Amino acid sequence: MGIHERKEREKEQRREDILDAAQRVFFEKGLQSATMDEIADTAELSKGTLYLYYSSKEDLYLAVMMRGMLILHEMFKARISTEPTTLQAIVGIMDTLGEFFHLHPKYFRMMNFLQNTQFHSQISDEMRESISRVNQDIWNLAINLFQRGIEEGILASDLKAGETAVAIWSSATSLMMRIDLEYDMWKNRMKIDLKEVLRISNSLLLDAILTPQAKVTYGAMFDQFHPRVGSIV
Amino acid sequence: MGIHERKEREKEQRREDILDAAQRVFFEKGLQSATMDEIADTAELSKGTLYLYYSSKEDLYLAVMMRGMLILHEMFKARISTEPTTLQAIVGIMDTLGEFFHLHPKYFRMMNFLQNTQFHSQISDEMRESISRVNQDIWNLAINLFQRGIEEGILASDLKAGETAVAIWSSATSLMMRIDLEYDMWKNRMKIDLKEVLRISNSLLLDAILTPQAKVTYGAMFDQFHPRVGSIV
Amino acid sequence: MGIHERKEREKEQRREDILDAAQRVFFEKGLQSATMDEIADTAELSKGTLYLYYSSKEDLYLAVMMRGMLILHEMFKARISTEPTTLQAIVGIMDTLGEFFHLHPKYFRMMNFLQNTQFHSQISDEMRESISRVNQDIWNLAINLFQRGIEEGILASDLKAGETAVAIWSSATSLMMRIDLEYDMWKNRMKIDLKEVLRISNSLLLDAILTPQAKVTYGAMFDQFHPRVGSIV
Amino acid sequence: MGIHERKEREKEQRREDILDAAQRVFFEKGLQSATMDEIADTAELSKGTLYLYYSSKEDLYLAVMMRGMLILHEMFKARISTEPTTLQAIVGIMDTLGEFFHLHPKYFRMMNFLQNTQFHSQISDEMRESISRVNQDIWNLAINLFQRGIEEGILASDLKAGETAVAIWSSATSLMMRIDLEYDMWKNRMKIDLKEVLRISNSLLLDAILTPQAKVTYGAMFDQFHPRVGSIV
DNA sequence: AATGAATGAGGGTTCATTCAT
DNA sequence: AATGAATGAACCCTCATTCAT
Repeated sequence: MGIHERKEREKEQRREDILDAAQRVFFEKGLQSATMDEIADTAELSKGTLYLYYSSKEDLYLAVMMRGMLILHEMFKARISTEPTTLQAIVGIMDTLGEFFHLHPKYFRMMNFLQNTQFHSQISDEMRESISRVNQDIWNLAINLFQRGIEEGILASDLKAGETAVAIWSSATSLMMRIDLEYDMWKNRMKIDLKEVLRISNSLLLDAILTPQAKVTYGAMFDQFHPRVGSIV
Repeated sequence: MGIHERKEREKEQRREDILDAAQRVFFEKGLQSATMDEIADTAELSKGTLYLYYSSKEDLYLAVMMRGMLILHEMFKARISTEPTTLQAIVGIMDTLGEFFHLHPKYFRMMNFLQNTQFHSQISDEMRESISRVNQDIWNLAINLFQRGIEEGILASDLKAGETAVAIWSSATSLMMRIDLEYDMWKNRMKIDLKEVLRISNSLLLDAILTPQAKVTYGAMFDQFHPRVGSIV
Repeated sequence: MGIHERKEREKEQRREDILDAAQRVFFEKGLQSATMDEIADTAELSKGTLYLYYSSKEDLYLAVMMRGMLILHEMFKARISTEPTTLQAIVGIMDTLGEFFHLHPKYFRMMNFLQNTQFHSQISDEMRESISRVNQDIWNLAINLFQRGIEEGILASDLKAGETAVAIWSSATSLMMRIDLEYDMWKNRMKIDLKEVLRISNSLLLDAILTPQAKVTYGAMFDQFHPRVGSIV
Repeated sequence: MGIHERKEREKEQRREDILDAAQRVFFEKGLQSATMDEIADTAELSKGTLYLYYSSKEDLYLAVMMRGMLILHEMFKARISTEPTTLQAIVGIMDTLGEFFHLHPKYFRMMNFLQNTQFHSQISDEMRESISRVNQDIWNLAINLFQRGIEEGILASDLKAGETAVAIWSSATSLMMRIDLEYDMWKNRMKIDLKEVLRISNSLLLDAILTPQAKVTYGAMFDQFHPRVGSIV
């Protein structure tokens, strides 16, 4: 049985090795330009072996992306559990999203690139299921937090938790994508600093959803970290 | 010279014909799945001829996209010049963006898809230049309007026109993209109506940037059209 | 030695198990579309084990086919030993061939498919030898029977037993193959019923090889079963 | 217009060149082992060009096979129109089939190999249609001839033209296939000369279908060419 | 004896682009 | 100006077989 476990570990390790290689290639080339040949070369394995562990190029891509999603999930959970108050938690996960983008821009790009892509071959059901579940988990984290905010009177009572969360999330991620791809262009051509835009956007939205009471109660604290919201250095 | 001019006109006409064909194909298939063969067939021209007028598939794609940008530009100009007040103009262009998405979803998709794609071949300098110029024009329209709003005391004095415009624009377009691609998924899986999210997002941001004075002054009018902001049905 | 024998029995059993699995897969998929993976899965054994018992995919295929040959051999022997007269035996084995096709169409197909295939890898000598021997046995059965028919004055004296047997056999099997693969096509497109063609063909050939004397002597009996020759329902 | 015609001719010529190359490769390797790479090399063209003229490997294979069918069709037509009597024509096409096999064994093999193969990709409708039409034409030739024979009292009145034709055709082709693939084996192992079997088979069947009257009327002539039926040396 | 992970050599097909006419 | 035939570089995936354990 020791043998069996060791085998199991090695197999898992091999899966990880392949994923490492795929990640390197996808990070550099993107889904389309990456080739299974290059991934195999990078992994120092034969192409056939890749297909022993992942059913298709797309599956492999999603498996890499999944790593990013799990990281983000962990970061969210950690931040939420750390912040002492709901308000701080709300501001905290907005900040955490920026932090994730800052620390893992490639994962961030993969996760957002996904939107516009139609995959050719069938993605394995396990993978689809996994992605879906983690996605759900992340959203639930955010939505529940916002719900708590509403119930605690921190967020305007006429807000809906889910809708508000999506609005804020979309706004922030779309700006991060722009930062990722167009930062210099905006800086040079329009004299606009997209990172500042992100901070502004976050501030505006936060300002719009917080109750007056919340702003008063948490006044000092709010002023203190407000500038940091969405900071991505 | 009559001859020369006729030739010139015919040439321009041919460019348009090709663009019409490309548009039909790109609208239906997207950049990747569209083939030059199909575009040539649709245009009832030879593949070689396509390359006489456009230097690459990507160039052709961008030329089609440019049409969308010009339409949006016109819609913006028309709306701004129509609205009697600056405040109405500001709300108006936010509304116009939604209208554009509603009327020309395919152009909208192309314009936003662009972001995530790395083009293989070199895009011709002319095309890059054209795109850039129209893009600039559109942004200037919005930024100038916002600047006017700030100067007139309609928008908070500590706002920067460009940054604010980008924040609002990004927020709105990112939600429209989601509506375009994921509306049903959010509706079914999360019970969230993205169109409502868009309305909410617009309202929140508008609420956050308008001065109290503006809200009072334009109270009645504001209440009236406010709900329509971002309407895209 | 009890141990040795048990081991021997188990080994033989394992060979049969593998063959069962291979048969199921080959029956369903054919030689080309069948994969060793699927056979291994079906046998609930590892792929490597397959190669411990059979040297190649082709060998495995032939081993399955061999089962069909053995069945046919048994059916022939049984029929010949059952029929009271040589004439009845001759008609009997023609009928038995049709019966075999009816009862074991998959074996039949495998046996005849063989002809048109060039095998890639080397077939093991044992297999080649086995096939050859059974094949020989079957043919000897038929040829001896026909020889007896000639000697008894049932078949025309100028016939050669082997040649006649091959002629009849080929004719019948080729029509059965057509029935197997093209029955509907002939029925629909040419309004020709291949099963009737088979009956006709058998009748014609039988009519051509029997001596007038045989026809008279065995008149009543002949009339009786003649219509059944080649019947495959 | 001279230009157009020349182009047309060249295009047709290119189609033929490709077909020549494909024929050489398919003749040598068979459908499965042949590769598009090798065909392209043989044709001294790029692989892509092959697909400009033929939609798939299978289509190419069938186009080569079609050549054989057309040759056989012509040989049949020529023979039938040449023979002075219906009886001679009937014997003639049986002989012609043997001749075709002798002159074009590779085409013969391709045509018969077809039976056992299921094609993967879709065959172009044109090709399927062409094959079907020529096939039909050939069969009609034979069936009409047999029908004429029945009406003229040369063939037994209780025969059906189509059924009889198929019986004779199947019998002959199956033996030719054996000759093609197993001649030496039968010669060495069973001391049976398959070519003689073919002659015998033809004789037996002919004997069985001709009316007594036909045998008398055409006695001398019949005796003369009878031995030649099916000669394939 | 049995495993099952690893191999690696293809193989058919697509398509943007070119260029001689 | 227009053609359209030709190119050729890729690319994903399969699978019989091997071999260390």
